[in-house]
Amino acid sequence: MAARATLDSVALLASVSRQTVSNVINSPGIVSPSTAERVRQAIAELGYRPSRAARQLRTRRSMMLALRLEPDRGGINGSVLDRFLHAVVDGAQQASYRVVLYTAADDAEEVAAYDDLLAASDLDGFLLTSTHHGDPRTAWLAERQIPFSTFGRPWGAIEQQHSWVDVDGAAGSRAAASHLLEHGHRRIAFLGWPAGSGIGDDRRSGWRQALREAGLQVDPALDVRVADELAAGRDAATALLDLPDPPTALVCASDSLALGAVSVSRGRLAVTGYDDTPVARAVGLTSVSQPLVAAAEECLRQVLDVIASPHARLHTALLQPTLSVRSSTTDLIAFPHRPLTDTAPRRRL
Amino acid sequence: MAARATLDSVALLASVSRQTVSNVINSPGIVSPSTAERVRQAIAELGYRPSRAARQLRTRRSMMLALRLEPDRGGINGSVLDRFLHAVVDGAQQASYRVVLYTAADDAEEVAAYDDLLAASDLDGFLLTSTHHGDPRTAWLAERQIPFSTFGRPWGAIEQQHSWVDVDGAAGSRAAASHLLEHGHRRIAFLGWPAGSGIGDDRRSGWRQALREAGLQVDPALDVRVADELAAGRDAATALLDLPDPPTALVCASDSLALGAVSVSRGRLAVTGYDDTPVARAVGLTSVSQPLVAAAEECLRQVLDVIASPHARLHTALLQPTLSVRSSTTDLIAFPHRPLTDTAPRRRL
DNA sequence: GCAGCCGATTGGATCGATCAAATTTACTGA
DNA sequence: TCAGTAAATTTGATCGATCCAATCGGCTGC
Repeated sequence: MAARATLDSVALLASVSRQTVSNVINSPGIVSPSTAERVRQAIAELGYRPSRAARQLRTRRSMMLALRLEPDRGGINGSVLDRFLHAVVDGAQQASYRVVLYTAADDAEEVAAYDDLLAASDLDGFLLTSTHHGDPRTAWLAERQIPFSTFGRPWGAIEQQHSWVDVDGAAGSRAAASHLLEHGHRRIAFLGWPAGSGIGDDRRSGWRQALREAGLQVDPALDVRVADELAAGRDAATALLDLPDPPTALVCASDSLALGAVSVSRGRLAVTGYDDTPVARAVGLTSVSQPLVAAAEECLRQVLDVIASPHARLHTALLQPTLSVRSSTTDLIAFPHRPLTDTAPRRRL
Repeated sequence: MAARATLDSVALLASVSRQTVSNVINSPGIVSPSTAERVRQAIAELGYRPSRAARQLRTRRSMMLALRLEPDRGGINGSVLDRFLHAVVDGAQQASYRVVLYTAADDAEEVAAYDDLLAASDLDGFLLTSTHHGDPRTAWLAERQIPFSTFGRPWGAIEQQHSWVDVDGAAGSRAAASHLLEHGHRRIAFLGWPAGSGIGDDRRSGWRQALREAGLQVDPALDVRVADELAAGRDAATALLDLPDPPTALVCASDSLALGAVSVSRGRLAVTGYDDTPVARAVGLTSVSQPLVAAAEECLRQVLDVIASPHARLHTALLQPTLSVRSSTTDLIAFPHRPLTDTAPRRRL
């Protein structure tokens, strides 16, 4: 195998100096067209690629971003961050950045990991996911002026000053509820997580909002809070159906819960899920779909922005989800309350 | 913020030379205990961490491994590689290696990506997943003597010379079939993918083997091949149940297929899945569980071995899966063929 | 007393790029 | 013609570590 090509070897072949070759690569404007062309040929001929290590040593830019790999929670929602990750890696690649992964069991360990990741003067920026109330990570990074952006808004009382992207969770469940309202449902329940989780509360509020806008009362008995597990969804749905005045539709805060509910509803409940996971697609569950690729691209753009100009104005973005309508809400058997005029209970529009 | 500590600044504080500090870190044996201690204190005091870039420039070791992020196939099996990835990152971290991700749409693009990843003289090794017949990647890497190891055996006719780890797929479906035999089933079908996929054929062979060992004929009508989708599983199971002499149990090559089958079986089929995905756990599907953490650790160990001693003997490992028994095979309603003596069709042992 | 040796420590060169400043070239205008 | 200037190109220093060869100090043995 031939020895690695370096700036010097290219320079020799093109009969120019090291620096000129460097300029062709980094500041093409200041090199005369004819020499530039000659240098480019030499580069091609030798298959030259600048050494990242050497470049990093001088410029103090590693062209690497760090992203934490979430611990596997054993849920079926894992694919959400998976798709996000995929889009981030894809985008980073195009910007000739690389994505380095790390794991950490909890926030404290994660902050310790930063130390490790940064101490080597490595890593130009961080992408954080799953922000939550009182997240210590953002404060730590912001304090040290380390470029980062989060997928998830700052949920804390004091709005941390940093760039973030998030998906409008309230809009998602409002869309789900509206969809159900359009289909004639009037008693619509919400199945979510215990209060305190920013995301969960946000999603619940959208359901409330949709009902209010439709001029309906919010029945507290139809606002259920359980752990995010399929079994919990199954039990909760059973309990709802056993009510004296049961709901005909159910908006869920996750696909796990929704699947649990579907498995016991036997057509007595129109169910919507959240996150549009592969399973939802496979079993025909209507679900709120987050624009993950767009979120990843925006998040990436933000970190790169901060890296490029650390003191520029911070950006934030709240993206709108869409509803993937499937049979779990369109193939209903009956509408006890306020039936529609057309006999077939299909989607109206 | 104080300026970054370097070898020189530590040396100054400890009143020794650069090289001695370096020796304390890299060859502790040759430094006298007293100076070593003094140097260690200085390192701690300044919070010194060697610069990866500088070290890499000199040693030509990046301490980074590359792993391809599989394109999202929209299946529910994504979590398998997810768990593998997690374990790899975890292990690499402990060996002070880092994992860099990249994406590629197909093999050709992936080989092109190698060029990109390696040209920068970066990346000490590769971890490949999803090897398959005629995989061009392993040949490319082996030819260039680039350290790598694969999760997935070399399926090609000519056994490529490289390290690999794999899980014994035949053993997995044999275990599933044996489990069903133990429960009294005698007509056991197999639902897998079209011939040609190494993994699929391997899993099918285990089912065959189990039946033969039990002295049973393999009925070709019970060997079904369809695409790996939930809907396909549903249709195939329906067709099986419509046979004049339907099976009472079904071994599936994936959880997707198994879930499809379960959704139409209504207790007429004992079903086993493959990969023990979160969904399988959630819905109580008996499934073959791959030792992913062990596989990841072994795979990692192998690459690191090759990096450390490139010409040492290559290692390979075939790991044994286990069966996660759940209600889909234990809560059966009836055994048309050869009923067991005890009335409750529970697991015997 | 001194050559010989070994373990501990040091100084200079180097990896491959960029930065900063100096130099050469090309062209303009008095 | 030649100083003046802008554009193009080159030279030397540098980033922070390791490699390699040289040096230092202490000890043995003749």
